[in-house]
Amino acid sequence: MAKEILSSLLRDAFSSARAEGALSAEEVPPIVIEIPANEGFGDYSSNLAMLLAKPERKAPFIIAECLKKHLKDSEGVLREVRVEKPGFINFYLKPDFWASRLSEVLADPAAHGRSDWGKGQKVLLEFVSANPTGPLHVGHGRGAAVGDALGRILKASGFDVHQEYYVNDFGNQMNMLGKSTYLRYLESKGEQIEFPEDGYQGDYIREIAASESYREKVILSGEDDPEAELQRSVQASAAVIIDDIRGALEEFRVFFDEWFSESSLFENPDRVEEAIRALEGTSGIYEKDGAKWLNSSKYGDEKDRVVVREDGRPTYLASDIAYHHLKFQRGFDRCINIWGADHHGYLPRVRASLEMQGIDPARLDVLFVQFVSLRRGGEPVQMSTRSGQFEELSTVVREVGVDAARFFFLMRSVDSALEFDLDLAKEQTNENPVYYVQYAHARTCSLFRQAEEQGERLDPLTDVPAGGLSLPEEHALAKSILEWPQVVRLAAERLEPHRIPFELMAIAKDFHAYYNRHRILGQEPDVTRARLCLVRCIQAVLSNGLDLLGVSAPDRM
RNA sequence: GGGCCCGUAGCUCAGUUGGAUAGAGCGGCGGACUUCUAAUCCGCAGGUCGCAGGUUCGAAUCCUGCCGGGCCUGCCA
Repeated sequence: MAKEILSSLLRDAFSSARAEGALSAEEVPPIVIEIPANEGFGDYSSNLAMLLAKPERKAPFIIAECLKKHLKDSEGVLREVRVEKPGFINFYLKPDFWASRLSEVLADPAAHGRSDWGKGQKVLLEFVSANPTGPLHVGHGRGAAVGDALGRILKASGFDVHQEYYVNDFGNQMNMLGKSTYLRYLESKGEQIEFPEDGYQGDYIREIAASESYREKVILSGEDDPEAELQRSVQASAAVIIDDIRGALEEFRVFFDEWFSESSLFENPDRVEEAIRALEGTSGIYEKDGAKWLNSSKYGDEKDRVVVREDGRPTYLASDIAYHHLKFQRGFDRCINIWGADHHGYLPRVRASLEMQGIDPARLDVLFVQFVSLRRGGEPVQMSTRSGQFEELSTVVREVGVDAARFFFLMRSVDSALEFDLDLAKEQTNENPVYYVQYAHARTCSLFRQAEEQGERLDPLTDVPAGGLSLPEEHALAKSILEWPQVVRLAAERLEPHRIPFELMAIAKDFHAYYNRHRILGQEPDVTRARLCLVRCIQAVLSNGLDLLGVSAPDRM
């Protein structure tokens, strides 16, 4: 808001200076307006003069003075403009400016931070997609939180988002799953079994095998056909696990528009076969040693990859190629995947397959989420899907709560490995940043409850009384409030959800400090009213921001 | 060997794509509850931004080379 105004004023100043011959550069460099870290350098600041120094062949300070001279405050927002040391142009805004801009926010507080920046682009957001061979662990939880929050952020930014879970219900691992369960069932019957080393070891396998419904579905009375039983075991085991995954995600407040089954790719129109044939047509696939290879090295991959094995069975990559082609065939403008960092090597080959099809590989973005390491006390906890010792997402969520778990996962850049200490999270429950932010929100609600009891008319809280906001803290808060849409926009543009919690913590901090230092209620009528307007805006940011994270915003705590 | 990510306060991490005096939370120390919720606030301590060069008005940020840590490097999925 403010930045747009100031940059357009600067642009005009440049043109005006150029028209008079005071400046000569061909074009204006991209104008950057920043909020200086130090309040002594004004409300906003620009380095335009420094950027012009080279093309103008003049000292930045001189250029800055020149721009200042040609600056016309057509909007009437400036209190003062100063040129500082190397050549910064610092803007000091009139107090009325904040009031007038906050009034715009008050017109529709729930919409503050929403935009149509995405222009309704159709985005396929695929995340979690954990193999249905065991319960979700905390690593998947991080992906789930990041994906879901990103979905909310993109929707708020005007994208048409479709959230999808890709279910890898095909291939060897499914057979191994069914076999593992079946063997555990036989074992429970007292039979001697030899459990394979690459079988699934977890207790959940025994639980499924011991369940009533497993026996009903798999072990039909009177029959004794191990082969058929094994087949049914695959289906039954996978169904139980997928239900379990879905349940854990719902408990974590993560929902999908679609659960896309990998095996469905092989049905009716065999999408995998289609995709392979299409690539063969573009000579993206060639035969060697009896197998079919993707010519991905030609497109930046380290080497070529097998797509169809010697024995004719397609590899996982074949499914993935077909799946991603289909994504674009389904009409999505853009695809975003959230993958574990251990999958980073797969991107070049998938992108290669897109490029071979004439699809711009830039339309596929992949967010690589670094690992979560779980600690209990000082001890690292082993996490392996097959060891049976992993920590399940649902266990952690029940221990620390959905809000805290989500906030924790989202607080860090996905590029950083995350250390999650369960004992610490439990001990610190009352000190957790999420409570800090939630408490700030509850406080704003409490203020309005009090205000109402004191007979303050809140219904048309739309216009900030002139002169009601004069404190520096209030200007700082107003600045943050007006900056909020930019934060959401940046989070969406750069796919960085962690910006949201950081901004919320900063605003909560400023609000708590303001609240402790100044009374809102019981002041001069215009002052109280203006402050309530400010608080309403803060409340909107906190509430909207928490909503983007999928974290609750309680009215009282 | 090659690829991706990371290295910033005691710990966990931000740092607005190159800006001005380096930031938060937790932990530590010391203060503030007859007053709108103390799940809060105020103050103090704590740093060769892994190391060394380079680029320029200016570098935690960009380039190069090292050092250290994590993860990949299947005709598994």
